[in-house]
Amino acid sequence: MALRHAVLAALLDGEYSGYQLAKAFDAGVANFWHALPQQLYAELTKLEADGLIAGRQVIQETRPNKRLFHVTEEGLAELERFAAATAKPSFIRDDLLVKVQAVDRIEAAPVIEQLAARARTAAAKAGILEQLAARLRGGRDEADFLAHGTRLGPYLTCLRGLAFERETRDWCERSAEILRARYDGGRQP
Amino acid sequence: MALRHAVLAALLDGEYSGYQLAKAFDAGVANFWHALPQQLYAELTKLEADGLIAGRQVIQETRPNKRLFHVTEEGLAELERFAAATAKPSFIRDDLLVKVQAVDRIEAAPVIEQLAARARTAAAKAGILEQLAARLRGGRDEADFLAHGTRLGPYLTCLRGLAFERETRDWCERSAEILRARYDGGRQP
DNA sequence: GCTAGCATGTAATCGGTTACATGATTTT
DNA sequence: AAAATCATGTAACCGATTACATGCTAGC
Repeated sequence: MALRHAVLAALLDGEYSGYQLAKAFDAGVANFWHALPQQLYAELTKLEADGLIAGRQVIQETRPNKRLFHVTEEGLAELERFAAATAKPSFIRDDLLVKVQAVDRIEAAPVIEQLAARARTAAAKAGILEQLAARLRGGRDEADFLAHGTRLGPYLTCLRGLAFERETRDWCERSAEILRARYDGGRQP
Repeated sequence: MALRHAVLAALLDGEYSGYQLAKAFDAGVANFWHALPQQLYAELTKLEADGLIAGRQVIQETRPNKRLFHVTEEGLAELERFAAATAKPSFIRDDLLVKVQAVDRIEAAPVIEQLAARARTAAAKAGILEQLAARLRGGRDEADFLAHGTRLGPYLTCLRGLAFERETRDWCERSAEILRARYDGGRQP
């Protein structure tokens, strides 16, 4: 069970609708997990049926009605159990890496292009995460926040995402440059 | 189709049996993809049926017989097509991050322990990848290898893996320290 | 008038994980 | 004598992706 606990963790910071959660789990701002809207709606239904979250209907005049969810005590207990169990290792699985692995046996140009594109999206995500980190710190400097701030968790996962995106950007840029120097849009000899 | 192309890319460097591939795709040394033995045996069967790889039986006296596979021209063409198609973005999905996200609402001690454990495995993987990088360079210095070496692909994915593992180690160590300073094995106030 | 955003889902499929199964040889 | 290594699979299940579906409001 995977998404389940990610949703519980996301709901710790307040009430969210499926739609709001979907936005958070989508786009680069998903620091610690990723999921599509359909998955989230399904998972919210199951979590509510299991009593781990509870929802309340919010009637809106000008917008469709929505349901806002929060974690119940049972839900918190479930998170607690999950966090105490040993985590399974995580793996890299990335199409782009497969392409780079093969790059000197196939046409290099499209791979170089994709590396450049990935570098750009990683840089953009890094920018967003920098802003998120600043917002989470809320004016304090980092040392102060780490010593006295509430909710270190989201800040730490944000730092992780930030480091990851910067790393991705740097590696993509460097790799693209190296490959350009070797193959310059052409093919392997 | 995902694993398919990872297997093709892995087979570019020579002939491998399912068993040998499984070792490469398992353990930390899977620079660019991860898969379990069962998946690999199934995928090899399909790839052979589709004519993208070909295998030859090797009869062994003291060991069970095995089949060694290599990529066919059709297989290479398929990789080519795959590499030219735009890559889908990759996402972080890590149990440990979910736990850290929730850390100040639940018992911190087990999370800190798991961060420390993850730091250790990441450090170990980094060590293995450093050795792999040195082996791929084969005595030359990096600039020389990047300019004149064959098979840049595996080296670049290795560098990526190395940077990722170091990053993971550093983040885990730092986060564990920060959390220890705050909660020191105890619970959130 | 058209596009983007709010809000929520169902159904089919695919890819990955878990569990189970076998059997010989080499190393501890 | 026990454990690890070589070598190859089958079957059931679960989680994630893709495709499809609906309908109203705000802004360009």
